[in-house]
Amino acid sequence: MNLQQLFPQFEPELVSLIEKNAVEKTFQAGEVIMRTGQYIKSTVIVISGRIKIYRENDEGGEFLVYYIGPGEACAVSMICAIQSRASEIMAQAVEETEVIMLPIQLMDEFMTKFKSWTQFVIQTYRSRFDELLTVIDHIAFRNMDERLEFYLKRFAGKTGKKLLDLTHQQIADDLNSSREVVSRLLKKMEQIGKLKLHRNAIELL
Amino acid sequence: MNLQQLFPQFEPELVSLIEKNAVEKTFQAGEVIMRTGQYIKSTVIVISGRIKIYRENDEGGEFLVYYIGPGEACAVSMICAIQSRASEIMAQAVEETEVIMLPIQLMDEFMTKFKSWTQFVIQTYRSRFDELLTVIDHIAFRNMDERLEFYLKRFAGKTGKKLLDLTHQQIADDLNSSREVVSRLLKKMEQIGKLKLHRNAIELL
DNA sequence: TAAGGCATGTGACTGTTATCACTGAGCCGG
DNA sequence: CCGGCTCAGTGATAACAGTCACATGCCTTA
Repeated sequence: MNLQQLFPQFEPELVSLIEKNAVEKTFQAGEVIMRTGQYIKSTVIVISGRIKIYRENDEGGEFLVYYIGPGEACAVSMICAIQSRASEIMAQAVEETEVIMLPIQLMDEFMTKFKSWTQFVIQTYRSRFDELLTVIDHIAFRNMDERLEFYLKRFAGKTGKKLLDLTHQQIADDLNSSREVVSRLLKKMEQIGKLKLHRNAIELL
Repeated sequence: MNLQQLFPQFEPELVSLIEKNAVEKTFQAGEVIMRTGQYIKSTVIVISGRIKIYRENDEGGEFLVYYIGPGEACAVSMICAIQSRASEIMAQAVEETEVIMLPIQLMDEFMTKFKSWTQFVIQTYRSRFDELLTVIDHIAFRNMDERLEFYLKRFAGKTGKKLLDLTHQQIADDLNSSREVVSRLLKKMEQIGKLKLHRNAIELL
């Protein structure tokens, strides 16, 4: 782990303070990092890998909100940590993911001492806020076909690959829909030449 | 307008700097304050009255995101102002509303000088972030009847009155639904004794 | 290579919401 | 008090998405 490299804008002193105090932790693919109702006492920052943030409702429905990648922090964990409130979302490692966890007191302390840290916190809120607005836009105005297309593009964008390792069931879960609906829509998209379907994978064209 | 009273946590020096530099403005009920695609150069803070923040799509659909009341700032305007980017939302005065508009440079300057200002900015992001998550929850998991009930309660909560001055059409717009649907659901709620319908108004029981 | 498991395909049906068309009820100005 | 306006109520129908039931097909592993 090279923190300074991941966060070139941080003062060296801040980096060494983080290195000294933060807890490193590695999660396996599929492992749940944070769950609804759990109290959060630390801010989570991703070093490598990827985390997905999603909501879960009482009836077992899921809904993907967004992903967090290297160099990004979990805005929800910041909010919950500071207000010492139960989290209202789930966080799960999508692949093997290395994170550092920063106790809440440190977060406050850094904020008063390091301008770069304050900037980082604000920037984190900002970009997540934007993503939330986009998500709202999609579920409020778009039909399933458009949402599916957006979902696939976003997934492709994060991984940078054209071949997406996804089952229809996974997609359905993320969109809070059902497998059959996703299957049918994907088939339609295949017919109009937008993609090609494989077992356990989807190839964007 | 008494700024210090509305923001007791602000240092007197900060308050006087705001008073000296900010532009005061009053909007009439229904007046649009910010529209999609417009470039924002100032942060908006509400002194009195109420603003609604909503999204609009190409086909004329609307979707209410949340309200902003006295002592609250528009998180979207902060984000857009700082990134000098076009706003992606609409803001409209619900009633006669007095606001102050703070040029972006000042916002940055205050951030470096006044801790209370930084706290205020972060707190603004935080509470709005939370509201966005709640909104996502509702459109992702809830049916129209539950969303309608939530909408009415939120409206009542903001105004503090049991008699809501609302037409079915207004509600339908805010929920991105249609008047007929709202009418039917309201009728059902009236039948089970949750409310009483009047012309141009709804009385919660 | 047979068996079982998981991923996918598909038809039939249901429920919710949107849309259309029309009616009626309250309100306001001339 | 009449005409016109806005707001509200209601039935019929359509579109979209979710559910159920079952078929098919591919892959693993014993």
